[in-house]
Amino acid sequence: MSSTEPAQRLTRKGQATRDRIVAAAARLVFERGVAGTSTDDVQAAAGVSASQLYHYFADKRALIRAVIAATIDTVLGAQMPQLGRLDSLDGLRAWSEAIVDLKSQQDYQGGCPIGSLVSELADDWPEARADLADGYARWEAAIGEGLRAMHARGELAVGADPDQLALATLTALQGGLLLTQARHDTVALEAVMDAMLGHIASLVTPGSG
Amino acid sequence: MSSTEPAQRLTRKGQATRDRIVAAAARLVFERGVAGTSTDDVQAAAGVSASQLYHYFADKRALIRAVIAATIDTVLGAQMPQLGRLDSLDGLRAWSEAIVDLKSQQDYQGGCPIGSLVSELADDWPEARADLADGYARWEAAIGEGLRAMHARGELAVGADPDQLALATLTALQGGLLLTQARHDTVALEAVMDAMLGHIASLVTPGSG
DNA sequence: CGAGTTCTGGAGTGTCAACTCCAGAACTTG
DNA sequence: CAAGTTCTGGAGTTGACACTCCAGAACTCG
Repeated sequence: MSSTEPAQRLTRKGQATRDRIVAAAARLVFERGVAGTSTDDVQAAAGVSASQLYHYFADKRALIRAVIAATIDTVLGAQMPQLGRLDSLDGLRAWSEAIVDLKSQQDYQGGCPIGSLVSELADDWPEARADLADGYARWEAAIGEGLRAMHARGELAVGADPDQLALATLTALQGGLLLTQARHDTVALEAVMDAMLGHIASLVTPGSG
Repeated sequence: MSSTEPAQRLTRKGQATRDRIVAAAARLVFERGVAGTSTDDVQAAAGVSASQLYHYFADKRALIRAVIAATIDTVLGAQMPQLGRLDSLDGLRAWSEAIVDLKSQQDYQGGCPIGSLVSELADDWPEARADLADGYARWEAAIGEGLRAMHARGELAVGADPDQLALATLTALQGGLLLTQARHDTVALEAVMDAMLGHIASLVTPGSG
């Protein structure tokens, strides 16, 4: 990921240890935020010593960079089943419902892992902000792919801009996840996704879908 | 605001000192987050000593509770000119544009002060989460007032639910502010507000507005 | 098998954060 | 003005946190 690491050689076992550290750190950071996660906490959760952690990462910031990359991959990966089928209203609705269900299972905690990192890090860490913005760009592109397919098939009004709709949909989703965290329910998330998908539906050409 | 303070007597000067502390803390918290703001920082910014800070607040959490209340009042207060006139499409557009302009002036930094606090505090501090959810409820109600007025005047389709639209609009705005912080531009914010206001416009009964 | 590299345990260091204590100054009120 | 309360300065305490050091174990590769 175009980072600053000197890319040292890693033994198979070393790679496993490093992965274990990142996975443990990512889980803790999602639960408590970056500032709320100490390197001691990560060591305990990953079952490693301080020297191990600092063998693989120059400092806490380097670890958090790795956590950011892992988090983005996890978030996008978790949606893959749904994310590839966003080229119809039914597909969009199924995707939206899957996210609502997931948040209910998570007791409405945590918001979007990417969004939480943005909120904590973006202002005073430009590199982290750029990594996270890239993650959003990948997400937006995946949504845009489905909408562009609909548009190309003539199912969306010619005047509609599928890329702009994709960005708006992702943005609405982010707001919905934040309000879910604040309200401890999915009412706002459902309301905003209903509105966005309703808006898209109003752009569907009659007779298609 | 329905808090746990014993409500001691405050001298006029004492009140001024307390206000100075809260104002300084609120500014720092907006810039650096709660975890990134030390009580020493607040003391320096407010020009007070440690004993003063702890004379007015039992601990840091009590101070942050006060910061939350002040932040909500500031955010809602700052929009008052626009927030009272959301009973027309033009009013909604003016409000949206004012927020876009504000974020440009702020160099796309900071997101929504309320949203940032939600992201940092909601999961592990129930009282703070409830305070912030109340803030959102006040905001939502202000938007709903305008939309309900339009609905009552027959300018919105009878089937439209102004309260649900208000919640969706606030939620979309929150997502837009988060993406503004991530992307360092207002493209996503404008896209999602365009979509939401376009959706509302499609519910306006022909011949009105 | 043996030399060179990677990996790990454990104990330690310096800094900074939240919070405390107390005595005296400033203010309020009768 | 006097008694009582509120307010303030300054120095101190305690704990947590990021990070370091070094010696030895484990691993790789010819």
